[in-house]
Amino acid sequence: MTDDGQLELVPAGRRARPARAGESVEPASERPVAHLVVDTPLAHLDRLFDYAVPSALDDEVVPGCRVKVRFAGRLTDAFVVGRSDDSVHEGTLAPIVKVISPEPVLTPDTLALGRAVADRWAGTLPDVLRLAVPPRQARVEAKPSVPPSSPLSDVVDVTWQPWPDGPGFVAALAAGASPRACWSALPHRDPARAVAEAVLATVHSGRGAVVCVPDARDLAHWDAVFAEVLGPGRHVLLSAGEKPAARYRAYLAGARGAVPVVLGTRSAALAPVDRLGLVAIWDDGDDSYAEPRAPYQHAREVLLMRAARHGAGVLVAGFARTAEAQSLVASGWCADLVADPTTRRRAWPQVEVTDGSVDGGAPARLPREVFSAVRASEGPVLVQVPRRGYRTSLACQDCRTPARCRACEGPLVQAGREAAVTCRWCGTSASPWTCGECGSGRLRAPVVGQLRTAEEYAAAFPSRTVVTSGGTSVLDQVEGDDVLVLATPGAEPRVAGGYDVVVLMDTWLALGRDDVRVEEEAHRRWFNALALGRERRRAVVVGDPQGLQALVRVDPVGLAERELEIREQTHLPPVGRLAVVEGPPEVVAELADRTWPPAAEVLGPVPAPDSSLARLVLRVPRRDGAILSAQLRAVAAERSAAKLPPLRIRIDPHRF
DNA sequence: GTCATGTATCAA
DNA sequence: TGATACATGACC
Repeated sequence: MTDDGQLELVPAGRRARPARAGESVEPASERPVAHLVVDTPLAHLDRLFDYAVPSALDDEVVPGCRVKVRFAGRLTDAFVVGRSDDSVHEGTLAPIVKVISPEPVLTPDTLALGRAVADRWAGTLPDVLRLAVPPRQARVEAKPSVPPSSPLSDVVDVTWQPWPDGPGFVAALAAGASPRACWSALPHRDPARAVAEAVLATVHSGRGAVVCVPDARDLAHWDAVFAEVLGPGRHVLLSAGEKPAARYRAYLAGARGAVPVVLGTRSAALAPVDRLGLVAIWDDGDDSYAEPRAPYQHAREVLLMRAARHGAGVLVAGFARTAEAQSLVASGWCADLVADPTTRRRAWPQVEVTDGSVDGGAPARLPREVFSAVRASEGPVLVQVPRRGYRTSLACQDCRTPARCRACEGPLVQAGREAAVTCRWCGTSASPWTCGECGSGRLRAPVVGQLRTAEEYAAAFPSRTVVTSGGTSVLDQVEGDDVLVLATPGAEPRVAGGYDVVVLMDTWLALGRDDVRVEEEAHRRWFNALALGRERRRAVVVGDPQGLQALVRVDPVGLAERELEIREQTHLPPVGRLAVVEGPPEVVAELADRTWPPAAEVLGPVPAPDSSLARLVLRVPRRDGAILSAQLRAVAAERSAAKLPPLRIRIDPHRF
């Protein structure tokens, strides 16, 4: 076409900008308009932009592919989400500069999910897509994804036998139904195998599955079990730990629909899978499921959103149970997949609690019961020791109930010995403080003690091989009947056949942490450690028997029920919806005065720890969650349009 | 980053 | 009045 032809595209009354070199391009004859998600960090530009499809790129500009465009003067990456005949945009359309690759990496499902995730967590679509779609690897793309060729093995449910409703759950998946359940796993029945069996059943029904595990350590084990149960090539691994090429290869296999199962860490929750039939998550209380980058979404919630959108089955699994999982059971959305009490009691170790008294001939600082239990044991021993450096909160000196703010139930802190007691969320002063449970006026700040050194244990148990796991050196597996492992929570190594004795040291330290989820989080780590014990063997817990009933009875569901009640009373997630906004004090102060949903509680602002920023907490009933997120998105858009630095907005953060 | 548009400023 | 300069805001 001539230059005159180009000018005809310009609406009357507008002067055509002189075309830059190479910009004068003929538009495609069919559907010359492409709708794009442009990769910009600016919240007010979180919408689609239309560009002209040059005829030379006609074949390659397909929905889902990556392109380069000139956006606000600079070359920018973008995803094509569709093409059409015309645009609602008034002005001239800039052309797509080039197609990075015609590979449709952004599937329609991922686009819709990304939009929903951005909306719910008050973030932007490009932020989510940057997390969801791994960087391109041209070499990987050139090769076709290989679908599995081995015959699919028959549906099995052997691992599910101890759970009365387990085989039914698997059978329903195999039949193409979409059952939803929260599952209380038991020691000695490999959860990876049980989940793999559920996934196999799903694949039998012609559908796919997404399975999330907390970290790379779990991934290696689950990968091996999945390979065994599903057969070769039926699943791919997707985690940040994989090399870029492997990660992109796995992603493409899912996006192309070549492989039905994606297994991975939190980022896998966003991975494309064709005909989704099941989402599963193991140990959903692990905080590695909380994405540390904007928009700070949580893998469990993402998976639940996907299941709801696609009518897929759900398996929220763990030795422990979160209040979030329990709320799914309480609402009836998920079934409660538990073993009968007898089976449960038999599977877990026998838990005895000791107050930690050190008299009676035991070596210094080693509780007598621990000393005798380890001495009497004939197999591997696990000693879980709390990590140092917890930020601790105040509790009643007399009844040990955590001290909470009367106004908002937030944790109380005291800056110095003579300083006022204030709430860390809303800043309300609580001085003079009295305990709501027992009326005492005495506060205590739990003091974090020194970790017992490995040398002390080695001296106390000369016949043992003492090893440590935690911090920067985490052991995956240990061997030998004489091994004694000192591990921090979450770093416990596996041992073939399980530990003969499990010791949980100084449990009060974990309970003194300054966090809403102290009880849930501490119990999760204790249950996970107990699960490594041999069947019906011993566990010794050092702590106050009063607060450890759920642990003694190994009753994760009971604990979750109690925890959920507390969340109801305190309007915390999952019952309420919380937003935590951080920014410069004057900006946050202005936000506090805005009009929020009528039922909203505005807590703060208070100074954010370790920074000069201020923090505002907004708490609304769950039904107002979407409105709150939309309002916060509008605030973000307002600021980015005014070229102001972004605020940090987190919805239902796991910790803050 | 860059472009279009709006508003201020000044010489003719 | 019109040319020019500079600020603004949108970004296709």
